Amino acid sequence: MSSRRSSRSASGPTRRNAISPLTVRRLSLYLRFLDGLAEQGITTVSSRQLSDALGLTAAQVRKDLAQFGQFGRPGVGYRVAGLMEKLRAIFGTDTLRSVALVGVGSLGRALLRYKGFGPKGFRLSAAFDDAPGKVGRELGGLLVQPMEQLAQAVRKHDMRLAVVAVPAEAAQQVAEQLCRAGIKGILNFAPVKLDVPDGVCVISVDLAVQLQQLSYFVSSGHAACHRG
Amino acid sequence: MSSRRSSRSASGPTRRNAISPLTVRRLSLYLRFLDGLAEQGITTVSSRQLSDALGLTAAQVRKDLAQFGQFGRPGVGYRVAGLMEKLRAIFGTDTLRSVALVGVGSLGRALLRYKGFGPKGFRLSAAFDDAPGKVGRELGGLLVQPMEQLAQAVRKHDMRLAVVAVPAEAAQQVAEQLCRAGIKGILNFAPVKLDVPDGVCVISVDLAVQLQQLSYFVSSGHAACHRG
DNA sequence: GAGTGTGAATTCTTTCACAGCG
DNA sequence: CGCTGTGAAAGAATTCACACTC
Repeated sequence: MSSRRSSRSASGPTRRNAISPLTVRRLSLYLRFLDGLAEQGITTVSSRQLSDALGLTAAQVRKDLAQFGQFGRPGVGYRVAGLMEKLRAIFGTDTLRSVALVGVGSLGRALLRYKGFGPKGFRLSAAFDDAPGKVGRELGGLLVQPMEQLAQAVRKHDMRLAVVAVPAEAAQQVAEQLCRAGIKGILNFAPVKLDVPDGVCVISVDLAVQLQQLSYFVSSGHAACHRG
Repeated sequence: MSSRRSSRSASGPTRRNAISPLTVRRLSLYLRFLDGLAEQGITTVSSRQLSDALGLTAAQVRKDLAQFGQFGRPGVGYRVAGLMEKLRAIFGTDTLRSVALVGVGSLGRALLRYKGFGPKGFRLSAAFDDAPGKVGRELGGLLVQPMEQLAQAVRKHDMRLAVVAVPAEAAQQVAEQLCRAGIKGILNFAPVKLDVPDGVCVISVDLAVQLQQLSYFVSSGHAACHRG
C-alpha cells in the first residue's frame, strides 16, 4: 500500500547538477530585481548590491550565481543582460510558455487579468471550467472551454504548465485530468495536497496558510520575517 | 546608506522557543489536514498517517509536534481535537482575526470573495483603495474606503494583519502607511520586496515567481517537487 | 504490537575568510 | 583597490534508531 516517499526523485537519467529549491527561489528574485535594473539602464551589478536589495548576504548571492559557470568579473560585478539571459534559460522561460488555466471562479478570473505573467514569459493560453454557466463565456480574450477539450488544447499549444484554481473538492480530479493530458507542472491554489504521478511537479499556494504563517510570526513576537 | 541585515531579529524580550519558519509551514499543513479528519469524525491520528498524507517522514512529524510539549500517546497517536486547539493557539488564530485589505483590483476582489479565510479564523474586515472609481463602492459586503481612514479602522477592528494587493509601483508606499497605522504583518502580492521597520513581518507571494519556479523544475527534468 | 519522544548521525545550507583576477 | 569564486567552518534541518509508554 501507500505510495509514500516516492519523491526520491528517481535520480535516473543524467540529472544535471540539480539546483536546490531554496536556490531556485532566490534565483527568481534575482531575476526580478535585474528586470528593474535593466529598465533603469544599469548594465552591471555586484553581489553586494543584489544582497542588499533582497535581504541576503553577498556570499550567498555569489554561491548561487557561481553554480552555473563563471559569470561575474572580479572588480566589476555581473553583467545584467548576460545574467538575465542565463537565468531565463535556467527557468526555461527564454521562450514564451503557454499555460492552461482550470477554474474561472473569482480567483481564476483575477489570474486571467493579471498583468505580471507576460513580462516573465508566461501566457495563459486556454481556460477551462465545467460549470454550465461558465463554459462558452469569453473572459480576458479567452473562450472558456469544457474540460473534455483539455488534451487537445494541451497538444495544440504545447503546454506543459497549468494553474489550478478550482474548489478543494474538485482539485484532485482536475489534477489527474491534467496529468493525463500531458501537463508536467501544476501551480495549485486549492487548499489540498495533490497526488500526482512521478514526473509531475506541483507547487501549491494556499492563501489561508500564508496568512496563518504570518499570524504566527506576528503573534509570537518574532521581530521580523521576510519571505518571497 | 543601506539598511541591510536589519533582519537580525533583535532577539529582544523573552523570545519564547522560536519555531523555525520551515516548521511553521508544516504546522499549517498539519492543521489543514486535521481539519479534514475532524470533519470525518476521526479523533486520533498517528505521525505516520500525517506524514503519508503530506509527503513527509514520520520522524519529522513527531519532531515538529514534540516541540511544544508531549501531545502524543504512545501506541495511540495524537488526539485530533487537542492538537488542533494547540496549533491554533500557536498561530494565534484561536480567536477570530480581522485583516485589512488594500487594493481592490481584480486580485483584491477575488480575495474578498475567497471562502477559505473564514474557517481558518481570518476575516477581511475593511477594504481600502485610493482609485477614484473605487472608493465608496461596496464589494463583498464591505465599503471601499480611502487610505486616509486606515489608521482609524485598524484601531477600531484591532487589526494586526493586512493584505497588499496593489500594483508594484504603489506597494512600498502602501506598506509604509500600513506600518504607520500599526499593522504588524503584511501578506504582499505585489512583485517587489517591501522594506518595513523592525518588528513588522512580511510574507510575499509573487504569482509570476511561483510559475517561474515551477517552470524550472519542469524544464530541468526534476522528476518531482512538492511545495505548499 | 503500535506509536511516541529524542539523542546521535547525517545531510543540507549558510557563512566565513581568503586567494586571485581585472 | 574592488569584487568574484571557493574551500573550509559553522549552523540548521532531516533522518535514523532505539528506549520507553500505552
